Amino acid sequence: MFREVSARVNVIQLEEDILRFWKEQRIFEKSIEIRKGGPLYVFYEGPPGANGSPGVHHVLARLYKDVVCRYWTMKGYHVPRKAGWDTHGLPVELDVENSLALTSKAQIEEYGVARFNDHCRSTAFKYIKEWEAMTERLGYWLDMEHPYVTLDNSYIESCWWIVKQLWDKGLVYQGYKVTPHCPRCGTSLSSHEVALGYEDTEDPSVYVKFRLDASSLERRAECESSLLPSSLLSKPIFLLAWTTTPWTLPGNSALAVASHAEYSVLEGDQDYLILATKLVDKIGSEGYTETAIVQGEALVGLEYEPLFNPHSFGVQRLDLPTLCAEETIDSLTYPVIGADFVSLDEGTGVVHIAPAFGEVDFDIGMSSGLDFVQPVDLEGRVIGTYRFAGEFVKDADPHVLEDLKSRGLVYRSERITHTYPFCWRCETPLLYYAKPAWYIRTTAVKEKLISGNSEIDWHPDYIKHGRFGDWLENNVDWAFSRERYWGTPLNIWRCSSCDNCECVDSVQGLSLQLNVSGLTMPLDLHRPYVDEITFACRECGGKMQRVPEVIDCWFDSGAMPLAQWHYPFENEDRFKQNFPADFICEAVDQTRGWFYSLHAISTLLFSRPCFRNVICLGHVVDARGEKMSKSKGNVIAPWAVLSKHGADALRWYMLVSTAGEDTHRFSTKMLEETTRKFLLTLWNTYSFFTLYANIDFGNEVDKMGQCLLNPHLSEGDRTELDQWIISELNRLVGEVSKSMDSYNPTVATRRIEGFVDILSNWYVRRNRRRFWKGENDADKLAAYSTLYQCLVTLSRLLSPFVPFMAEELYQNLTRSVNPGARESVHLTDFPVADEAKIDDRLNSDVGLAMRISSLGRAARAKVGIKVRQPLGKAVVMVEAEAEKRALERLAAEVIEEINVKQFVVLRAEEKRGEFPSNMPDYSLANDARYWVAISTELTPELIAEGVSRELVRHLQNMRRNARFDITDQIVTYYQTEGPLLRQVMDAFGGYIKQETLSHELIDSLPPDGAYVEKHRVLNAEVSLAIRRTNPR
RNA sequence: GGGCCAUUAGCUCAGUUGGUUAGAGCACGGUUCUGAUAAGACCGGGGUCUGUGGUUCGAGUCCACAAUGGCCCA
Repeated sequence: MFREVSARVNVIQLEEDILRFWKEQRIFEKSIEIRKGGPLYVFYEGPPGANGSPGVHHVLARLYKDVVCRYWTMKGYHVPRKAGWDTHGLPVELDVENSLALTSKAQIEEYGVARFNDHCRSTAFKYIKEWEAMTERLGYWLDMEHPYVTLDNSYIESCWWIVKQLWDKGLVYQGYKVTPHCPRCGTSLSSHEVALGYEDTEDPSVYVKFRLDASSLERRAECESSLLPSSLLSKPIFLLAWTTTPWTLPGNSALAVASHAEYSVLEGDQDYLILATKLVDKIGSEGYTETAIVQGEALVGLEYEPLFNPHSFGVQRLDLPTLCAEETIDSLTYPVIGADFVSLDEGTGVVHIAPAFGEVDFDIGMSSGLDFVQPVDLEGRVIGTYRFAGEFVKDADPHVLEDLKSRGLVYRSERITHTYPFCWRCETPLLYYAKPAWYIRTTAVKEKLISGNSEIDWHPDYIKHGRFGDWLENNVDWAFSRERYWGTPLNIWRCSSCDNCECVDSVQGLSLQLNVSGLTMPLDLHRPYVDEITFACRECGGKMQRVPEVIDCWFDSGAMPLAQWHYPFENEDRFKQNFPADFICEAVDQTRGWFYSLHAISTLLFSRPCFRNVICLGHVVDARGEKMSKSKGNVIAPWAVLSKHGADALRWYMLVSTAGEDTHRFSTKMLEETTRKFLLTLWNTYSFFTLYANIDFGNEVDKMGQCLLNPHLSEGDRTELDQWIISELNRLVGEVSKSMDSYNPTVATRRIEGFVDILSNWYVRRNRRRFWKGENDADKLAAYSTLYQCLVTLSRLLSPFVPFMAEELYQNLTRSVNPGARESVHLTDFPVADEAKIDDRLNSDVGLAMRISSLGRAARAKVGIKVRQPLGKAVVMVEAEAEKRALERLAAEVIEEINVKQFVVLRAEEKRGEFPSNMPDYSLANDARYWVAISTELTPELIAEGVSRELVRHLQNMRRNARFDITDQIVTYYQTEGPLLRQVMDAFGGYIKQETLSHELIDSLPPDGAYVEKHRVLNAEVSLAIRRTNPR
């Protein structure tokens, strides 16, 4: 006997019981062990940081990872799932800074790096219990007992080894990186921090004149005379550039123009001005007249005189990209270059370039070999011997302007309001500042990065050539050092005497150095302990000290394919077996994060991509489409949802409602709706089945198993609808497999939802009678075995998506009758479609019967005749002969659905004269293809039959109201004044008795204790009473 | 400022290679069916498929531009 299934399900209790079962029986571990002989399917867990509480937006990626891994496991693959935790980086440091009320690097160092990092170490796991609990309750199967942790010495050592490999290949170098820098805090800010601090502010808006060098014009005139009119040589010519940061002008070393734009040459009394034609009107040109128009191209290659020759003010001029000091030149000139970023919407179309003060400027400085001039120190003060030297840059602005005005180099000067980033901690304006940083030369393998990407299957596919492909096309070297404390220390030691640098690949590598000191046990490879390790320089014998930086935490996570195994120091074969990954999955913001760091490290080391398939998920936002954030207070804690609605409801809702890559709107209301629509419908179908199966098979477990597992059915015992639902089932299995093979759980779950709908609302509804009829014949057995097969197949099909519900179905429907079955549904194989059972024609035929039934009901509704009331005839008009034949075969179904006695199908060309399109006794309904006409004529016989059905309905409701059991036998009493009703009782007594399980219909007063209701039928009062006759 | 994605009913979403009258669910109003169902069926109101051009015999679908929103990067 099946365990009784209540129509009202307590999902929370059910899921908790199942969690306990999985844990006690170690089902997850078994699901991996039993697949050990199978092909390996490699999954990499992108490590979350556990320094914050998990939100419902963290559930999505965990869910998708789980679904895919469970699916491939059931397909026979061996899918180990090692957990991982990301423990380093700025988020942890900021958390600790806040809790210790530290606001600058100076304060951290004063507090002590050792104590600071101790706090970081514990903060990194602040919410790990919550993460683990959420993971388990969600049903995300992951080996959390053996996670990789980025702060472990072994993990760090693997990172060191990787850096050393790159170092040996000449791919690590020290260069300059332009970063947003807070001059007060003395530190760079991450882009995330910068985003916190944008504010409107008022700044100077200055149009500055740069004098073109006459000799470069002459040279140009000689070889390409036509480009600039030679008459211009009579007066000085100025290029007009715009800036809001005059203090950057001493760092200027180029002007950029748009090659394809037109530039106007304006003539004034004293001079000529050149600026973009499009912007002349906007800026104003009083006192000047246009004398010529030239292409930007013609300006490229000209040279101009700097506003401030750095050599005159004691400032160095460095060459890019080598950063070597250039010789002192008194008659210095800088070039005009072409650049595609020059805006023609604001400014002058001539852009002032200062490589020391802007990322774009620096990049173009590197690629064009410009000069690098840095006239400002890290505290934001102007250096050198300028008139404004020693001032803070913002304070220097007016003095720079005065200086230029006195030399007649300012065309116009005003003030504007615009947004500018400020330090979110101290509100000091940020300076974009080129600072030394360590780089990995990823550009050296750019082509490999791109060709490797072509081997990766992206889901959705447009990321491949879009967001990720573009990112690779625009690859720049990876600045992977951070001037911070809590991270993998950069394993480069530098000689304090001769600047010789050495990269050390391991702890052993350190111990083998000369005169090592500071390598003390217990070993902690973090700062500040690692900073104390020194050794002798092999070049000069000087003292080798570690450089102060730590490594970008994205490097940590990108190193996980190796570092999770402590490769190459241990586990060589495990690493090799588990590389590359078959599957990874994270949200879309990881394209430039983890997806890139994995791909880059793998390409740099092994010249091959790191993963074959990647799902790139959209973000989870609230019900109104707004991003979840602590400040808005709209973050939904997963725990609240899990403990109220259960994991399956949350899982199904997230999978089915929105395609993975789209933005997921999270609404509890929609979650509840999805639950009602799908999980409860499925549950009730399951409950229906067990209810009747228990009635029919009682305690005969053997017989039940026999009947359901190996039904003795001969050809023809299965009805057309049985064959249809089996055909739909197999089609479903095929579609779900196909969707999952292409990493699309949303399509898979939507298909399943569609199947459960037709299973419940067409198959079961149309076949109910076969389950509750008296005799146990082959027809009944066919119905049972068909529905059983659907439910049992569904349990396996559903198990990657809703593992709890699937387990419940499996345990009760399969395990109970088949003790030899596997212990859990998650140890079974994924169903395989039986193609031979798929009958596309039958599927569409039944679909047609459904459609015609709908139209029939619509035709009845038009004239207000209840479906309960039988009618004489329905005439249907279809277009194709095949449709006609299909409907004739399925006529019995349609006849019952629309309750008519006679059913005629015509093809369009047969309709003449026969189709009752305008007859008053018919009601019509149609859609684009089909017409249905229903006879509305009511004969006394039809009316009487309708009344009998109404009486049955009343009696059934009474049985329910009286809380009788489905199988209870009764006696029915009735009293009525209407002779018609008495006739109905006589004529349809047999039918009424059969439907209501009545032994007798007695025309008399009911005995005491009978359940009584009065109803009006056919305008007559009828008193009905029922009494149970079987003992309880 | 650049890139990617989205925009279809009040809300959440489908809509295959361009082809009859653009579909579901929720919500609302009405009717109905039912001894599995918190469900189902039928009718109704509710759509200039974001806008403007273009390609085509024909565009929700293809192309261009624009607007709005989201994300990533400046």
